[in-house]
Amino acid sequence: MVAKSKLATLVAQLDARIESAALVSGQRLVESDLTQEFGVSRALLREAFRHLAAEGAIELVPNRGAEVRRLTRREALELFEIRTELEVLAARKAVDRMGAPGVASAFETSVDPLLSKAHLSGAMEYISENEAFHRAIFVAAGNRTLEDLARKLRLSLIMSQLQAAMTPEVLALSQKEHQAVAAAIIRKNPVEAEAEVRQHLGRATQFVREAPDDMFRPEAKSR
Amino acid sequence: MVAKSKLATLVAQLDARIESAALVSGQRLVESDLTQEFGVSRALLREAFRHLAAEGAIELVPNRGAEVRRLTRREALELFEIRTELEVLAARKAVDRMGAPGVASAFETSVDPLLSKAHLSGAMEYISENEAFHRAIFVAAGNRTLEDLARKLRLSLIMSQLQAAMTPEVLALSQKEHQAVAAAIIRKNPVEAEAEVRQHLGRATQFVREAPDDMFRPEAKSR
DNA sequence: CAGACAATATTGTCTGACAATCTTCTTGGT
DNA sequence: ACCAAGAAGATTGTCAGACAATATTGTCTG
Repeated sequence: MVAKSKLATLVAQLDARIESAALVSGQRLVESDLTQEFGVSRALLREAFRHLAAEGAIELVPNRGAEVRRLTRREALELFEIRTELEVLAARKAVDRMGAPGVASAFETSVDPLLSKAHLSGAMEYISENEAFHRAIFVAAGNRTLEDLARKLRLSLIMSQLQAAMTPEVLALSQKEHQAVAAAIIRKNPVEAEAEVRQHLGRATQFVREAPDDMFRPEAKSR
Repeated sequence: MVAKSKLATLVAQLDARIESAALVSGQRLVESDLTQEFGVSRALLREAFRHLAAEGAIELVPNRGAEVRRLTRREALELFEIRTELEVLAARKAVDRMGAPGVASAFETSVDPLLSKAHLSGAMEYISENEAFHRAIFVAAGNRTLEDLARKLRLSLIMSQLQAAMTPEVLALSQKEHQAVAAAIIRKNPVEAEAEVRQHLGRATQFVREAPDDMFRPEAKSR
């Protein structure tokens, strides 16, 4: 269990970098630089790229290599639209499963520390807590395929792209909405849970709609 | 525009094979065989594998290579659950967009030939028409991210896995449901459209539930 | 016939190379 | 000065071959 394959290790390293925003959104990843830095062969690095591309963390442009993925406003909105439905589904299923042994307590355990915090130190912290909160819902839903899919949708990618636009007020409001979602789920009220999820993601969608143009990749040609 | 990269070509070739079920579900894909057959290098083949794995067509098992993906019953049911919500979303959006110029006619054009056919010659034909029908809905919905996602969910994969269990009656019923879905969308009735989609996919889900055990990959350890 | 060991097949990863393509810099003309 | 065309450089695309790591298969022993 300890020894991961080299590939897995490399993927994890790269992923960590991207998550931590050490790499700016849109930044180009040059193969020769990275092979040297991580001490791996180019072949392996390229496999890692494919992995990350599949997960939606980076984008592979032919003859230009890999770059940290950057969404257009349109893509971001499309993603939110999808994510909303998936999250509603997850919330409904989570409510259903609150009766099953261990599920409720596991959910509360993972969600509590995130929601009790008095206030967040900044956007960075919010992003990782937000990620953890939403993941907890998908885990509680007990549909692994759904969980995987949600991960691939990479909400956090959008968030870190819009990081600069997030004010303390927005963060506080968002956290309040999280509390409302969690409460409805724990209360086993599917109708309220759905409503709260839609409320939360609806507001987030509005946030995306109002964010300034220069936080998005410019819209390009079709395909 | 004509010259695809070698990688894209290779991926397309492999994909076609898998779709056409020339490769049996669960069959192993040996690198050395395929490099020879397609006359490409191993490196390229491996890149193609990653591509296909990302699309959900094959599975990459460490130290065992690639094989045509085979779902457990659980995974198949999870997939249907997700797919249902996404398709409901797509149908609703398609209804919304029926007013937009060209959308309605494009939808009818792609759907008509599929639904008018008197009866289907077999499961094979059904699978490809089914795929085309569902794709048409996602296209009409006008959310590209959603369209991509639906493709990655690979409904057709499940279908071809269950191919042997599909009787002519099932096919006929399914086609009737398709007609109902299409009609509701064209009629711009979002409520009916949603109901018909749920009806259709609900029945398909039931079909999965009742299919014999040996059509699925046996349930394995967690992860 | 079960289990242990050897032989073989297959994948994991590396090195190095050259071709194809994109980017940037230089140069000549107006 | 400015812009287009072309040359030079950087970077990725693809290949070939090699060896190590691991899985699969075959064989032998008790």
